[in-house]
Amino acid sequence: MSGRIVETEAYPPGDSTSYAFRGRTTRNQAMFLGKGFAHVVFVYGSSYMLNVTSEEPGVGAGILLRALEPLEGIDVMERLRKTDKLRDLARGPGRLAAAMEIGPRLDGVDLCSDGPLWLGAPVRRTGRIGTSVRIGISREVDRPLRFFEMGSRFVSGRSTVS
DNA sequence: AAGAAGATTCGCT
DNA sequence: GCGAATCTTCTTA
Repeated sequence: MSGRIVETEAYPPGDSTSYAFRGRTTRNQAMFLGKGFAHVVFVYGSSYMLNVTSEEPGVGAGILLRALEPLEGIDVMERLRKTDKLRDLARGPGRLAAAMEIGPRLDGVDLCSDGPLWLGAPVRRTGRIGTSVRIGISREVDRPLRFFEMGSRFVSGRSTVS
């Protein structure tokens, strides 16, 4: 399975909404591995989400992948997500993880080398990138740390700049 | 020890 | 649009 990343959110060092904010725990330890690793976290008792770590080893930070434009393995994603609506397969962080069968076994995987999950090169030119506040948080609400491909129908939430 | 909130999703109105 | 489901973590008693 593969997809284009069309929406992300940053959770930088020192951000009080980051799972890494209060220091290393079993749940967030992968966020401290260094750049380019997977951090898989279980939220709301029902969903997994995928972060890409983004700082030096020992510093907890990550980029949340919020939405994909499905490219390959769409039939597999449809089975995993129990829907055949292309637009809904990976629109939202929990859906993205479910569509790609991303679970706790992938926590800590190096996304920049061979393995079960990795980051590849762009398959086509990226569109204009919009910026907005992050979705679903109640603190640090004014930080413009959400980024999305403008005009993409695979983006979750509002596709407007704020 | 108990309660509330949370980087969500789904089903119903 | 709204509330429930569901569980881990943090806060308060």
